[in-house]
Amino acid sequence: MEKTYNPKQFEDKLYKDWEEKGCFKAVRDDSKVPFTIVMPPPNITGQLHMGHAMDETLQDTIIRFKRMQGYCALWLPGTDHASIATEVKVVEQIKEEGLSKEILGREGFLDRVWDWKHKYAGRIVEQLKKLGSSCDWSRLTFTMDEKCSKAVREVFVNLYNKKLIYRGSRIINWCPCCKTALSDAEVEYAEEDGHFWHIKYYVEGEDKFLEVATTRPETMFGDTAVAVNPEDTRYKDLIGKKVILPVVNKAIPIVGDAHADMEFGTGVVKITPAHDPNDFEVGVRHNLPVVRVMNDDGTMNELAGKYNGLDRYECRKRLVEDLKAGGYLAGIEPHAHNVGHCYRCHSTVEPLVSKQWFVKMKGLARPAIDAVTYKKISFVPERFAKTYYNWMENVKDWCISRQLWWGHRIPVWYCAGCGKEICSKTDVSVCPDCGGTNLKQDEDVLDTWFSAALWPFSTLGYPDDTSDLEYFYPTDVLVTGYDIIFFWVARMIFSGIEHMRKVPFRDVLIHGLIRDEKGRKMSKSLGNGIDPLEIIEKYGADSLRFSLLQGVAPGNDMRYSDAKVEACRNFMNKIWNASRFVIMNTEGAEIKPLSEIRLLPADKWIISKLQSAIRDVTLALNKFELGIACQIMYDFMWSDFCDWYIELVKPVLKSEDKAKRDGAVSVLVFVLENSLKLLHPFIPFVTDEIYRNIPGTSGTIMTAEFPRYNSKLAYKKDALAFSGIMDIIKEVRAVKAEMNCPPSKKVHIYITTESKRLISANEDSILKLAGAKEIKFVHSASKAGENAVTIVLAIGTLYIPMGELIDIEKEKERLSGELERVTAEIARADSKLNNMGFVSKAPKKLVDDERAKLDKFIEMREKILKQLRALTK
RNA sequence: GGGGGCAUAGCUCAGCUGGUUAGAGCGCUUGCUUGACAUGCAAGAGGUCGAUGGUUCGAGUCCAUUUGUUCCCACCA
Repeated sequence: MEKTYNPKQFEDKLYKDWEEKGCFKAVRDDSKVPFTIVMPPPNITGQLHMGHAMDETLQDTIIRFKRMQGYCALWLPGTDHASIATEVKVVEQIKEEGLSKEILGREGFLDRVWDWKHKYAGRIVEQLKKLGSSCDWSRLTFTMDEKCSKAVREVFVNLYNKKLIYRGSRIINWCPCCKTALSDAEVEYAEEDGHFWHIKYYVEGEDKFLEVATTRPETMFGDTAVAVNPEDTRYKDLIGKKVILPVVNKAIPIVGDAHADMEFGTGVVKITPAHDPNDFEVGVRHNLPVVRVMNDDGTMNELAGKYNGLDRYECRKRLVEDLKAGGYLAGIEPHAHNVGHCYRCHSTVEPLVSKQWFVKMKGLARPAIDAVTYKKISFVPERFAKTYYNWMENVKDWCISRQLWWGHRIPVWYCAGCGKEICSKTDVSVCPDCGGTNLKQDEDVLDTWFSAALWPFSTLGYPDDTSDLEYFYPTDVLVTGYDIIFFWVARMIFSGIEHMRKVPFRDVLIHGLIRDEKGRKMSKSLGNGIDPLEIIEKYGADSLRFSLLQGVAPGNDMRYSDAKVEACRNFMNKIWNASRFVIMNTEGAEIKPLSEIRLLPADKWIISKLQSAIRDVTLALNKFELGIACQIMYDFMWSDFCDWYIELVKPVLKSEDKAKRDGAVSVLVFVLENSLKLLHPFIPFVTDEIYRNIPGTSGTIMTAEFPRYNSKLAYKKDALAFSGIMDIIKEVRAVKAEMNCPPSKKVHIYITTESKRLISANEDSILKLAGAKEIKFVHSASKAGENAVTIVLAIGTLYIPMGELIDIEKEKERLSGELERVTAEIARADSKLNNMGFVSKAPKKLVDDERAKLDKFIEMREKILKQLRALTK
C-alpha cells in the first residue's frame, strides 16, 4: 500500500468491479425482506450539482447499509424528461441555427429533443457513478420510457373516468416566455417595487367619478365591472349604476362585493375577471363577462384598441401617458408588491383565463393527509409534515396541461365530425360515436410532475401486476430536499394511494440545501456553484461524501467549505495509514479468531468500544441520523483505534512472545475489518480498497455482512477498569507538559494503588505512551523523594519525582487548582444527593452513579489535601 | 397575514425521546523527525448554550413571552 491515501488509484477501478460483479442488481428474493428506494430522477438537462451529491450520498449510504444487513436492497435510478426545462434548452439551441419550433414542426422538434436526450442523459448517469452510487442500473428508467407512458395513460384515463380530471376555462398562471400554463407550485413570488396608478372612472351620466387604484393598468381593457363593498357608505348608493371605462368609453356596472376592502386603497376595485384570480371569482358571483385582452406572448390583443400588438409593459407605459393626457390619472404612488415568476425562465407570469386540464384535488388530498396523520408515512424530521399539511389542506385544483411539445401528450382526442371528446389508453382513429375518422389528439402535454407523481410504481411495472411491483412496492424511504415537497412528495403520496391503494413509501427523509461558504444559495446567476466532480477529482468521492454527511442534522441547510472536505480527506488518510500499519504487521503473523486469543486489557477495551460503535451506528442509521453515525465512526476510528489502541499495542507487537504478537495482530485485524464494514456505507471506495488488502478477506466488502452487536464482547467492566490506565497516561503526559519536562526525558512513576495487576499488565504501554522509565508500587509519597509531583486519580495516586524541574510553588498552584475542581465536583454531587427530590424521583442508577462519584471525589480531595500539607511543611 | 428554521468556543456546526464535568472540525498557544500517518502526535487556552419567566428533584434540551436572523406559504386590487 502507498504511504498516502490516493483515491484516484482505485475509485474508478472499484466501481467498475462492483458493476461487473453485479453487486448493484436487485432481484426478487423471497427469502429476504425487500428494501426499496427510488431515486428522485435528475433532469436530463442537468449536470450533477452539490444538491444531487448530497441527495445521492444519503440514499447510497442507506441502501448500502440495508444491503449489508441482508435486505434485498433495490435502489432504482432514473432520469426525468423535465418538460419545460428541456424544451427551453432545445429551443435555445435551435435558435442558434436560425430555427424555431414552428419551422421544425412538432415531429421535427421532438426529433431534436430526443437527440439531445440521447446525447446528455448519459452524462448525469456517469456523474452519479463517480459518487459511488450503488443503483441497479439495469433498471434505469427515463420518465418518457414506454412503461412510464403506459402508466401515465392508465392514470389519466382512470382519473378522467372518475371525473377527477376535467377540462375548463379557469384562471391559470401563464408564462408569456415559455408560452405555457403553469401550476401554482411552479410560480415563485418575489417582491418588486411597482406603482399604484389611481384612475378616474366616471359614473355614467353624472359628473362624479370613482377613483380606482391598480398595479396593472393595462388590464383595464378587460374590466367588466367596478366593485365596492356593499357596506361602504361612501359608495353603496352607486351600486347598480355604471361607470365609463376611460379610453375605451365602455359602460361597466358597479357591483357590490365583499372582495372590495373598505380599508384598502380607495375602496374601489376594478374587476378584470380574465386577468386576476380574485376578480375571476367576483365575476362568477356577478355573472360578469370574461374579457381577455392579452395574447399568449404577453402582447396586447385587438381588444386593447390602439395598443393592439404592444408588449404588456409598453402598453402600460403609453396607456398611463394617455390617461394622464386625458385627465383620468388621479395620481401615482409607489407600491411594493409580490409578483409571480416562472420557476424555469423567471419571466413575470400573467394570471389569465385559459382552457386547460385540471386534476380535482379535494378528494385526493383527504386520504393523503390522513396517511401522514395516521403515520402510514413519516416525515424525517417530523416538522416537515406541517409544511405538507399546510399545502395539502389548501391545495387548489392542479393545472396539468402544458402548451409544450416535449412531454406526455394528453390522451384525449376530439372528433371533428360530431365534436365528441374521447379519452383513451390507446390511440384513437375512429370516433366511437359517429364513426368519423377525422380525429385530432389534444395538442397539449402533461406537467412533468404528473409522470413524476407515478414514479414509485410506474418504474416497477404499473399498471401491470408485475412480480417486482408486488415485492418492492411500497418503497421504504424517499430521500429529497425540502424544496420539492409540494412538487413531488405530496403528489406521489396522493397518486400512490389513489392508484395503488397503498402509500408509496413509509418514510420521507428530508434534507436541506447546500449553501456556499457565505451561506448563500448556490445558483447559476450568482456563479457561486461548486462542481462536485471537481471536488471528487481533488479529494476523492469518499471525502466529499463524508463531508456531506458528517455533523449534518436532518433537514438543516449546510455550508459547503473546502476546509471541511479537506478535514474529511485527512480522515481518509488516517484510515488508510492505520490500515497500512495493521496490514504491515500481519506479515509473518498468524491471524486467529478472538476465541483463541488470551485477550489483554487493552484488547478488551477496544473490542468493547467497537461493540458500542456497532450498536450506536446501527441505531443512528435506523433513525436516519447519518450525521451522528458518521461522528461516532470518526471518533472511534481516530481517537479510540488510532490514537489509543494502536499506540497501546505497539509494545506488544515488538514482544518476543509470538503468541502475544499474534494476539495483538488478530485483534487489530478484527477491529479494523469491523470498522471498515461499519464505515463502508458512508465511504465505499476506501473501505473496499483496504478490505481487499487485508489478508484472509475475499471478494468485496460491499457484500459483507454489516457487523452485529455482540453482548459477549461488550466487556463493560474490563473497559471501565482499563480507562484507569488511560487516565494514568493522560495525567503523566499533562504534568510533564506543564512542568516543561522535555518529552525525551523519561520520568519515574511511583504509585499507590489497589490495581497493581492491571497496571503491571500494561506496564510497557504506560511507559511508552506516558514517556516514563519505570513504575514502582509504593505505600506512601515518601518513597518518591522530596521533589515529586502528585497526581490523584481514581485508580490510585501517582508520585513523579521531577528533580530540578520541580517548582514547589508551581506544584502547589497545580494541586490547588485540582483541589478547587474536585471540591466543586463534591459540592455539585453533594447538593444533588442532599436533594430529596432527586434521590426519591431520579432513576436509581443515576443516584448510585452520583454517590459513587461523590465517594471518588471525596477520596481524591483527601489525598490532594494531604499532599498540599506535605508541600507546605 | 400564516407557518417553520436558526441563534451553543474566534469561525462552521453536532448535541436523538430532559439526567456525563456541554462536544467536533477549523483556527489559536506550547512542545514533538514518537519507524502507519506532519493529510501527523502530545499538551493547552477558549462557552453565564440570544434574553426573560415558567414546569421539573433536574433544562442547551420542554412550555410561554421576547430580540435578532433566515426560509416557506398565502396575498388586498
